Amino acid sequence: MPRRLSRAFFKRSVHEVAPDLIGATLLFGGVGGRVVEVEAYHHTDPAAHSFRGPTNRNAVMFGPPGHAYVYRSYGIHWCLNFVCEPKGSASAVLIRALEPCAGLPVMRRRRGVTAERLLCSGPGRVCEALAITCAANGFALDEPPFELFARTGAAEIVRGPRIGITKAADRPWRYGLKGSRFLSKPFPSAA
DNA sequence: TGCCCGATTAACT
DNA sequence: GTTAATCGGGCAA
Repeated sequence: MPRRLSRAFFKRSVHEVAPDLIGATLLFGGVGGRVVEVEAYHHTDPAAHSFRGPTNRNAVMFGPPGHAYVYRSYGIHWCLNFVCEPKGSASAVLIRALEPCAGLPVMRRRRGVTAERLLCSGPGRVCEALAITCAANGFALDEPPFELFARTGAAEIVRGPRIGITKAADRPWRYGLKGSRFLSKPFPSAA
């Protein structure tokens, strides 16, 4: 039986939490899968929403770790983040892709596609498949409807530049499960 | 108040 | 490869 992730799991640097999340299991209302891709956002990072200080939107990032920060992207999609580090450091990990494990029929209906590969490979897709919206903003990650389980066994982790941003785009703070078919984009081949 | 832009996706050519 | 969809934050006026 996998170990449940406690709130304390997130009370560390995003650069420790992010790779540790790869292979963990994320469920929302019983629907979800294994985390195969994340990105770290540190408050000193120009690409982070918290970089310019607290606002209505990013208020959760400035709160305690172990909570969900959900924001609207491009006016259309929702993106899910996990708040990390001691309270007030305003750093978070973006969940970019899952390997679907639980509730596949529900996810197919919500996404309007049947291909397993396309259900959760992308931050907007993850939220649509799991029905995560701003209503989940600020939810604790160790309480329903969230359920998080630690990775069992070892995982081969790859690292690379982040995707879809223009500021500090070269920081290699994207983490993925090596060889997974469910990544939103392939990582640059290991040199 | 108004304008520009973004941690995206899918449907085009 | 290109582009539309669509909303809230940040910045200028």
